[in-house]
Amino acid sequence: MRRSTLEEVAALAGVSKMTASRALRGASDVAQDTRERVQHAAERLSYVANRLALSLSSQRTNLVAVVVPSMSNTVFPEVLSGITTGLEGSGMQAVFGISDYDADKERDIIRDMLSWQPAAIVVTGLDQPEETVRMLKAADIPVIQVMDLDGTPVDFNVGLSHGEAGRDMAKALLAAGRRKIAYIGSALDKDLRAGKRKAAFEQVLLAQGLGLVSHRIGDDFSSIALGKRLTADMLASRSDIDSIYYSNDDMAAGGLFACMEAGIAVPSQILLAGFNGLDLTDCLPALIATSRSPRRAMGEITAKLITDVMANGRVSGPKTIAFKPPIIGLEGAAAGLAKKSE
Amino acid sequence: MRRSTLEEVAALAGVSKMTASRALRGASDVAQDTRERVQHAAERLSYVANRLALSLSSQRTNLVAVVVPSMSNTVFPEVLSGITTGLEGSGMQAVFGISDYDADKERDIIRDMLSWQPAAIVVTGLDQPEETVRMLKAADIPVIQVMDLDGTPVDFNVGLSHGEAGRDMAKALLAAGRRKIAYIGSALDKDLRAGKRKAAFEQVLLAQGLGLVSHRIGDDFSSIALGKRLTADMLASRSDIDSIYYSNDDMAAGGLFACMEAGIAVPSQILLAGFNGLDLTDCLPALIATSRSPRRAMGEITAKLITDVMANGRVSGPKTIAFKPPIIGLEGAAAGLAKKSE
DNA sequence: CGTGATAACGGTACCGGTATCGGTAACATG
DNA sequence: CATGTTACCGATACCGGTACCGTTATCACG
Repeated sequence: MRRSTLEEVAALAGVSKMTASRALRGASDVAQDTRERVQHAAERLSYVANRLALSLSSQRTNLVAVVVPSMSNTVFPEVLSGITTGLEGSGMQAVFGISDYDADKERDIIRDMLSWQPAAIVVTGLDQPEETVRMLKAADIPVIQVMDLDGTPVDFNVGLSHGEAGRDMAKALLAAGRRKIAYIGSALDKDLRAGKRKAAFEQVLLAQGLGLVSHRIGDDFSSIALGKRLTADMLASRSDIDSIYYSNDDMAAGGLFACMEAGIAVPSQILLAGFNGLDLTDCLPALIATSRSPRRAMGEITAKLITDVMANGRVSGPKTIAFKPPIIGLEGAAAGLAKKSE
Repeated sequence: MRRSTLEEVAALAGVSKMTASRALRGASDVAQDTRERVQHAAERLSYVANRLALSLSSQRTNLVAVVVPSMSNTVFPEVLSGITTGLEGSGMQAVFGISDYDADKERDIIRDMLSWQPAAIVVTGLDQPEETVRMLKAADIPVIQVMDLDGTPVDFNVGLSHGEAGRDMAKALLAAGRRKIAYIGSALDKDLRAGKRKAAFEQVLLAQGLGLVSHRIGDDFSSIALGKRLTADMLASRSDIDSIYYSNDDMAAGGLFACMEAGIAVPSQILLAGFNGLDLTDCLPALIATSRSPRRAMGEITAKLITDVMANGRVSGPKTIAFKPPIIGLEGAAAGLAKKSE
């Protein structure tokens, strides 16, 4: 039982390959009963067209390549989910690759993806090394860089400014009266966007003559467990901290659990701030500040951009779509803050 | 600036297509300096081979198709992550599709995936309708059904018995002295595996002459927020419950947060039980019982199975690989339970 | 009845690679 | 010097579809 080909379908229906092809694609120039004969034959052989041949011949594919750094955080799966739903009904199919926050791996995956001649490619962030950028440009297809905004896009760009997010959060914490501010993060050399948030965050503090009073960087990728561990460690070493900025919400949630175990009141005693605005954050037993990033929306907008370009050849709107994540979870911590964080 | 072809590379290197092909693939029968000339030419044109042509010609692909129901839960991304890392270095590339727990969508995605002539296909669960199974069989490639074990596999099967997991948890709760047991779940008609756990769970209770004292099924997919909401609702309606079994850990975590808000002690007053053994569960401020499912391991084993079959043509071991998730988080709740849950 | 239009279908040339076989040059061998 | 061997390389035929153009039959019309 081998895969059947169009030729076999055609033979069974008593027509030529070409007629069978036309019949199955629902093209015109085929008599009604011929079409039915062909369709019937295809069904009997449970014929599935060979997309390799199809795409090679027609010089186009329905593939959208998407490269993300990780799957262990809910953030990227959500973006992917947004892309797939946004692509639905367009006949396009998203295929994903994981780079593990590794630039070399990313280059290899992108090369591999491009070899499938996708109709468009989506990559995370704007910080690809020159070689990767060259490949992307040489591919001669729409390139959409997502999540980040701080940098020079190759082509399209959908994201938010992590620098701005870091600055906003710093201002928000200051506005909430916090001065003894600490930072807890993970593998910043890998997660460049978290690094951008931190750098901008610190910069605002410095402008106020302040610095981070304490500082922990994990050696592992971000997780709730890591956030909890590093926070417990920090709390054990000093007691004057009044707020902690985390690389993201997972870490911050872990921080909250550490505070609860240590009997520290959140947010009154220590204010915790993260990034993303996860479902989890909303449900926690204490208020945590966070910047709510529109993950699904970014995915869906990206998909819409792609279907637009495919349909019209050109895109109508701008090539860069910027989101501004609102800061939430500071309601009780400081009155009058809403205006500023808006 | 169009995509360059092998022919152009060959022309630039002053050799034939065939020689260029051999040189780039690192095959023998190519002189050292010729190889270098070709490689140099390929670099200058930033040549990327066309996998469509490659695969069509060689009649094989490096694609492993993977279809999962969702990305909004961390579970499936973890499995995917496991598959990709397991495939690393094998030259295989995983491509993912999301079915949204919809059998028709799943069929369409599988059909689409198969049209790319993948080397193997991984699908979630064993409950595909007949038509889908026919397609899978007709594809004539290794089919691996993952996550579940309760049913008849098409070919390979890597997973765990959700019936057993449900039964084990029921026994564990009973052994912990709980009798007023409730259930909270979400969209069971879609998530068949959660349904299996619940059915088996209830069956054990019934065998003891017990039934669920309360019962909530959400109309949305599982999430922390949904678990919290349904639990709060349940707690408001009755006060005699001593344990709640949730469809999974997300829901259970939400349940814990609801209990904390209601001032209910967990696990002493109400014991909460979930399924999966997420990172999150380990960090929560109270002990939650759960069955730790080996998501990454299942993914990696699946990948290993595939690379094995590809390498040897035949697989050495059995066609079904069963995992048994241990129950954790009951340490304090009942002494002497460890033996039973082992 | 010749002509042209139209509908339905088939033939052929690709798409960009690889498999396969064969050819040529250089060198060793008897 | 004829012959065999070895190392390289090229020509050709695919892989399974689609694009494009050509062909045939049928029918309306002047």
